[in-house]
Amino acid sequence: MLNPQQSFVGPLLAWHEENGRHRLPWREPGRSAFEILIAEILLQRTTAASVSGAYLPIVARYPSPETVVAANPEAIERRIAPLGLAKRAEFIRRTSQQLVARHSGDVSRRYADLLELHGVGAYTARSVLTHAFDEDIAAVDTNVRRLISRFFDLPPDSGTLPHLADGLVPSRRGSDFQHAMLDFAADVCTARTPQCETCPFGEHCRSSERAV
DNA sequence: AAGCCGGGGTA
DNA sequence: TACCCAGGCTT
Repeated sequence: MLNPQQSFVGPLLAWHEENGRHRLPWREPGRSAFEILIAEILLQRTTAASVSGAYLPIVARYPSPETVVAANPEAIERRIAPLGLAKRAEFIRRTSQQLVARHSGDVSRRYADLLELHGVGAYTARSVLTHAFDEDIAAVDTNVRRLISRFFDLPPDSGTLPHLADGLVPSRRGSDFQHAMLDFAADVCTARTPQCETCPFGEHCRSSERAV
């Protein structure tokens, strides 16, 4: 009987190395914590494909919280509008104001500080910690929730999923592991018609015997 | 705990 | 047409 590191984490990282969405602009090396935070807000309930078209012009125009604070709020809103959930323009503006006022424009490494930012919840805060600060923690979104609940045959609304996901994170590879879960769930373990026939997990997935 | 936000892609 | 998308805020 394989442990989850052998049956889940290893194959998932291998799949990701070969098939991951490595070209997404917010994953490029050298992105600042603020640029990553902006990406995570734009990605809330919004597909990576949609955000990829709007991201570069936005961070080019607003590379720092200071530039957001100084900008015309309506100009920001116009750039967010094609993505839907236009209220996120205000999220970005208020969060930037908070960063300038409380942390002299720096994105804090403390989870509690991040959670206080307007528009930043558990998922977004954890994503910033993994991708910007290389913390060994997981961020459970709709994709990760679906993937983990299927693989371990747990109810999707189980409150243990975040803790379980944290325990799977390979040391110093939190960002890769997070991206691997997201990409795999988006491309293989999909919501409506998962590609179970070609799934690399095979029998290791505890939902493999069942119609998912 | 439930409601709400939203344009765009997909089956 | 219905469902889904790197959630979080408000009530």
